[in-house]
Amino acid sequence: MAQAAPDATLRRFSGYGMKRAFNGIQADLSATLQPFGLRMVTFSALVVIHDNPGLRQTRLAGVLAIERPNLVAILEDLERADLIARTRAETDRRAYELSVTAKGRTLCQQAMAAVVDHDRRMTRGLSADESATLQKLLRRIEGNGRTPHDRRKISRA
Amino acid sequence: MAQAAPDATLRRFSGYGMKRAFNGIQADLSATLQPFGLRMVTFSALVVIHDNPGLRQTRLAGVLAIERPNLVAILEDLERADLIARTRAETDRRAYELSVTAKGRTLCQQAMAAVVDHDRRMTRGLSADESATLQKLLRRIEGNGRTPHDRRKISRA
DNA sequence: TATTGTTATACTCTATAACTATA
DNA sequence: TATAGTTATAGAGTATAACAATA
Repeated sequence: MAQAAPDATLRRFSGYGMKRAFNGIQADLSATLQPFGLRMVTFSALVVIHDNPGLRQTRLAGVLAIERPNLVAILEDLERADLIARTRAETDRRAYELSVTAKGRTLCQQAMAAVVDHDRRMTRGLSADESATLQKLLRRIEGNGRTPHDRRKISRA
Repeated sequence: MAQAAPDATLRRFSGYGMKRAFNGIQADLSATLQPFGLRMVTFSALVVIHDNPGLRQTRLAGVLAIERPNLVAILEDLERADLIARTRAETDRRAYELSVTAKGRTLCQQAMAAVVDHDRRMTRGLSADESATLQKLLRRIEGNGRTPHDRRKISRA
């Protein structure tokens, strides 16, 4: 009989397995995106802007579940690399409408291909059905979680 | 027909769904552990030491997949709270053997109960079979990932 | 020489408060 | 007053190089 793994107790928790799995993904994804000058979060922003031209910053922050202040540096990154453009909204001069430049579109497509490849590596050994099941289960868990500002009380045992 | 979600493209990637789900778990788990004066990583360390008395620091770092230098502050946290003890190994005076104090054992059990509760909240809507499937799939993905120091090259598209 | 634990350090990610300019 | 974007800042988390003590 095999000796129990040293972290067997933690392995019973869904969060632990998820963190361990995500760490591996993150390392591979970061390495995948580096040749494109992108980080995980700049890639995500670029893709969402690509798919939703005219998007405003506050909305983008909401979609990606990041705080507005943190988005500023991200968009500066993308703008400095000439991948996106910010144009003042005509109807509301406080807001910017985000769009992808020609250069951004090209890079987005190339990076997408590399990330599709990355995702195939990460899900190696999983059937298409299993991958779909995984996504479905993760989505349900996401709905059960809380957002950082969520101050619901938790009773101490 | 419903409009596609703004992040529909990203939702196809397993890493994105995993990050979103884990964010929700992390926020809830941090709130769960706060009353015990524990963070995710100090809780993990406490549990592993509890289950593996006599463990050395280098080994613990390996088990939890964290860097040795980062473990130092974590163990100082636990030691200052009188939850663990470090005793010089008799056979190797460079090394410490880690163990849980009586106070640590009690807190570990209380925190465990709270985390079991937390995990039930997070997996609400999942059957026991589905939870097990999730763990199994995450474990396979973990094996496909890379470790941070892993410098394997990735071809650019 | 190699290993255990440590120090110092730096970089990323992320959360909050408060500001500005418009509305 | 409220909202869009911004600035400043602070706290985690985490990675690397280099050191002292011991093997």
